[in-house]
Amino acid sequence: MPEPFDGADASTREALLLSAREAFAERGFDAASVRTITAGAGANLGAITYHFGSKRALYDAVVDGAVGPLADRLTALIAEPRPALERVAAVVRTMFEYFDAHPDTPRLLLQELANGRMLPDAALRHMGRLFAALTTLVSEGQAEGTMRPGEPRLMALTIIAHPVHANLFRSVLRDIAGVDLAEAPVRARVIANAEAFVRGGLAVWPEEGGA
Amino acid sequence: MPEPFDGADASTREALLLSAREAFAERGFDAASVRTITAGAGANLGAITYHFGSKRALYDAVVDGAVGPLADRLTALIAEPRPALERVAAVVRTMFEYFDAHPDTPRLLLQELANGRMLPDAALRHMGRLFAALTTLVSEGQAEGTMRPGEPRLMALTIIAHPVHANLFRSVLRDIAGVDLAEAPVRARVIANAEAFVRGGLAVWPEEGGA
DNA sequence: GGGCTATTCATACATACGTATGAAACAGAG
DNA sequence: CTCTGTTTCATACGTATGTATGAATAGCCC
Repeated sequence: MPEPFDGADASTREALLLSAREAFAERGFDAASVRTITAGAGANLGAITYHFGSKRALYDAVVDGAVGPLADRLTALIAEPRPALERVAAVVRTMFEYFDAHPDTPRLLLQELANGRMLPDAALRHMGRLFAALTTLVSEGQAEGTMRPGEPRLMALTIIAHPVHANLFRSVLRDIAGVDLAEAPVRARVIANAEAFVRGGLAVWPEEGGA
Repeated sequence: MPEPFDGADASTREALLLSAREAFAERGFDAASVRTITAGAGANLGAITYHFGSKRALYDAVVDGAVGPLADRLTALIAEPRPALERVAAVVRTMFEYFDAHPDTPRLLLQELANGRMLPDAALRHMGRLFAALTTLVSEGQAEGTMRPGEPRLMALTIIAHPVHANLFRSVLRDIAGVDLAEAPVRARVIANAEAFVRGGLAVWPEEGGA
């Protein structure tokens, strides 16, 4: 159960968002009860209804607040004037770093997917623009002659698959493979490996020449 | 809601497993109610308690039945005497094919992960032996001189990340990227891209020579 | 065909849930 | 100080859930 937040500096609304994010990521939408969330926020049982209208609306706000900043950072990074493969590696690294700072994000994202429900509209829009940026990035890399030919949409997908997967399977990795992403040196090696993997998977092979 | 199965040829126990697998994958553990599952199996409300003891035990059996066969097929494939990179590509292809035949498997797998709960022991064991086989496969590839250096455990992880990710984000891919894995030609191109990606990400680069 | 075990069935129970309601407390303006 | 709009609070309601219970039924060996 989340620790009650101090009601003095944080408004009830913010405290609810914080507590809800923790609870949803920890236990899923269904299992995270309104009572747990409000208690964790040090707020009254009715606070969610008052401030957000419903539990679902609160969830949408939480997911939006988790995915939006990540998509912002990544799209900004992709827009930088650097070689495409460097930007790809930076995307991978940034995703790992973001997930490390906010370990609840991948779980938050995947819960509704795993449950077969639709993601909140806002989250879908964030993912849509991120995906579009990645696709453009791949096209630019192909135009540069540094990325192998192939459908940019499909290749864009490969860029984010590994970071998401690794962070999602965090606990399984630790228990089964003995790879603990919480340890900084381990995480550094995982990130380095992921970068090398994605570069290798997308780059033009030397023997295949420029185009 | 699942369609009731014929109670004649299928035992109640099997019908429960089938209906539960569908319901759990469709709606998640919490949202799939005992009443929905038993109705879908054409069985009585008490059937789950009688045959499995509890809803959770039924879930464990379902997950075990979903992950076990996949791990079996993959480990058998990995044991074949072929070049490592070919076996890696075969693993990727087989995972896509399995997920195509059983689209509920990745969701089933990831639900509890996403919820931060522990996977059933049986599922963890299956994943453990699959992971061990993949790690060995990478080591063999490195010994062959066909795979780049790096930690086999981390590289093994990259092999399965993309298939799992692609199949998990199936609906998002369709809605956002216009990539529908249900269409056979699209799926073929996705698989080909995934194979190329994983090969490129794991292989030794020509300029880097043999060792 | 009688008796036994395995299974199915209808129903009851306690509990946890999300939301609604209306009163209370509060803050700020005039 | 009083009024007004906002926010908090305790509580109630209806519903859905997983499981327990004990009677009814079916299959089967001897």
